[in-house]
Amino acid sequence: MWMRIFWPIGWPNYANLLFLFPAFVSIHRASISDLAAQLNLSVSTVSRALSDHSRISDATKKRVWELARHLNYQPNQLAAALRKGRSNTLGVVVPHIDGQFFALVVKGIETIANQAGFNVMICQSNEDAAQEQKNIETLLNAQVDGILLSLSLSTHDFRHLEEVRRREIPLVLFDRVVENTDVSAVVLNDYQGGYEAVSHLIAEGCRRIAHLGGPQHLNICKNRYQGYADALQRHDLPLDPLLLHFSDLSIQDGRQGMELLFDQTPHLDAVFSCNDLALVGAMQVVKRRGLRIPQDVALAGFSNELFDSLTEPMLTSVDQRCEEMGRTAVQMLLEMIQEGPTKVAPRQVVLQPKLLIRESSQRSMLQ
Amino acid sequence: MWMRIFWPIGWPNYANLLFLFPAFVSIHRASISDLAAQLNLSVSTVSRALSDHSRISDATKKRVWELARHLNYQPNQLAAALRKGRSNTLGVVVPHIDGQFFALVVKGIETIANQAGFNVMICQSNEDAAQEQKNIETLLNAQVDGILLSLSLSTHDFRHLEEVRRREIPLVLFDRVVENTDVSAVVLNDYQGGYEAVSHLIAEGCRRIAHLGGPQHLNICKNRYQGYADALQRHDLPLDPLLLHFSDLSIQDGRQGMELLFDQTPHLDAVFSCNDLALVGAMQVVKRRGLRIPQDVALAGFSNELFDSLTEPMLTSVDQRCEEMGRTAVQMLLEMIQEGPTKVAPRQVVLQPKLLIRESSQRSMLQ
DNA sequence: GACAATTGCGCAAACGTTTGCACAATTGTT
DNA sequence: AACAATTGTGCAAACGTTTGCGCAATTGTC
Repeated sequence: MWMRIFWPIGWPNYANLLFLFPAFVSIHRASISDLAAQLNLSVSTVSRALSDHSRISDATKKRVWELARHLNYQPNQLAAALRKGRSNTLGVVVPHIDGQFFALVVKGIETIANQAGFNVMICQSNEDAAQEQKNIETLLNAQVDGILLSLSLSTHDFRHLEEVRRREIPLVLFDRVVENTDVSAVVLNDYQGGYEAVSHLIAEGCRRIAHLGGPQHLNICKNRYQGYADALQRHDLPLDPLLLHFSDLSIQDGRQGMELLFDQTPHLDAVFSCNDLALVGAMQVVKRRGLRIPQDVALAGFSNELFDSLTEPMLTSVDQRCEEMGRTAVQMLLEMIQEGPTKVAPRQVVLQPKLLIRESSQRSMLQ
Repeated sequence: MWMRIFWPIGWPNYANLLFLFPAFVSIHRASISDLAAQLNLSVSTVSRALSDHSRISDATKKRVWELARHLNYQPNQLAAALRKGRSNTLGVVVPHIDGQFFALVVKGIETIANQAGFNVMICQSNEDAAQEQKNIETLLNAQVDGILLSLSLSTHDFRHLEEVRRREIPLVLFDRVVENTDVSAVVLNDYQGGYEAVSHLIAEGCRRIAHLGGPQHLNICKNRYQGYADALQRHDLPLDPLLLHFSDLSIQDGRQGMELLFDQTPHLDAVFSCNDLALVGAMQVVKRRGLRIPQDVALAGFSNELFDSLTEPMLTSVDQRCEEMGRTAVQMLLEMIQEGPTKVAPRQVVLQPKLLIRESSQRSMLQ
């Protein structure tokens, strides 16, 4: 047995006492028709008054707003969404949120989205293509107004993206993207990052620089590798296959890779890793072999993870402008949502990386 | 100008080609009434068939399912939510998601929630009470079916929780909770964790054990401190105020705290920190002073952060059963949602911590 | 063969908004 | 004074489901 109680304006507001009787009284959330009934207005007028429509008199608006405040009226977003065909919700798919990078990107996304009055639904693909596809479906079913996506390691085909396009849901990729496509995206200049990091190692006197690379179908890994290769070439150093090792870049992968590289090329004098996790693995191996960092082997990585300043020595790394990436990605998405899906020409924003030089690569200062 | 095109069963399915003409054709998502029209059934019958209602004949069900598959019918969750008064969405509020702990809890939550067919909306309070309140409002407005909450550092009053109760939205707190209340919660036995860590330090021969503590209005910090204090007492060691330092436990706080403690009590021989971030700060100061870890000063912390195994020495820490916490919290919430908000008696689940002993505290092996 | 129970389906209302259209009252224009 | 434009409001349909109730046809029971 439920009671719905009208609470005329002017009566004292006991609402905050009602939690004392949770078992007896259920507060029915005031709806527009409640307001309308109490004010002797029609639902449509109230609705328009609430949205500050120009054809409603100031007097009426005032009455409506007052009662709305008094009854603590909160619009039913679901109803509005159903009617308008827009849910005011954005969907985000990231490979994972442990680890500094995506956590910060998500923070940037949330900040801006909330400011713009949007809710955010976050999904993790756990680096799994199938899960990523499921995530996308979930978001589409939840009727999100737009989707932000960073691809999982194992994503090779992009049919789920076609589905998004078919439904005309705005989509912005970030960081790990599909290249050469007309989907909007915001990425880091990974090539530049790799190039700068390796040039720095060369400037510090390194000549045999190994590379721990990631899956080459991922734009970020490919471009970082390309930056590595070009930096070598630019400084007339050979690109030696024996100095290369590709993996999924876990810490364990880093350890294994480093062992292998040492076996192949005992006299290497630096490592540039595609991420910091693998770099830490490599660091452990270097230490275990009794070599000094950076004197014998200099190290540089990518991502500027939190732990980079906590290891010994502290690790040189390329910063990825995480929050900025999140913010610009969501801004692009909001623009697409407002302008209509087909109005905005797809564009790619490229952010500039920033090399953070720390102990693990600063040889020159020691000699 | 929109076209809605019926696509009779049996016709070839060109849907995946349509993305070629995004400008001309907009695929109207098939709705129940589309199915009904094509099958010469009523909407209600189709609806019931889709949900496998017992009063619908198998033959009809089969026809419906087939066409649904063929048209790639996806139910409109918003409409269903509106009608049923349930959105199939859960809300989560965490202080932040950078850092291992909450990221893993969230992962646990997502896994279970998705399995149960629920969407998840994640909000960050950024350790700010006002933001936390806003988050709760946002979630309530989005009509979530239940809320999972871990309090921010600066949350002192709990009126926003009363609002949740008033609306009869199931609520489960986790980790950082309001104690002595009838709200369901799942927490770690922080007391036990503190007690074990400090007992371990004592067993390793430490006698003047300092404590880096957090805000004492937070249950977790208070209990960890209590565990520390009781372990000392149990082993007949004095509780010396000069060995205590309380802060917000940032890495910077850890550094400052450690400096202060050293100034007050130069001959301390161990530190138990309420979290690992502050412990790392402390570690840096210990090293800077030229003292050996663990021989001169042993270290133990709380949270088992990723970087604990990457520092040198590796840090002893109490593991918090992150994913398990997320999973049980969301399970409790789902139960409350299914059974009805007032049916389930509030209960508190306490998880047992696990002390992970690493180099930073293993004195006995060295001597 | 009369009646009850079961099976299979449709009607229509409801959830809480938004919005095109209509209409009356007021104001402005000549 | 006649007409147009503007202002303020209401009616009703629509968004896509779910669900209580009703009704006919079928099946089962004695």
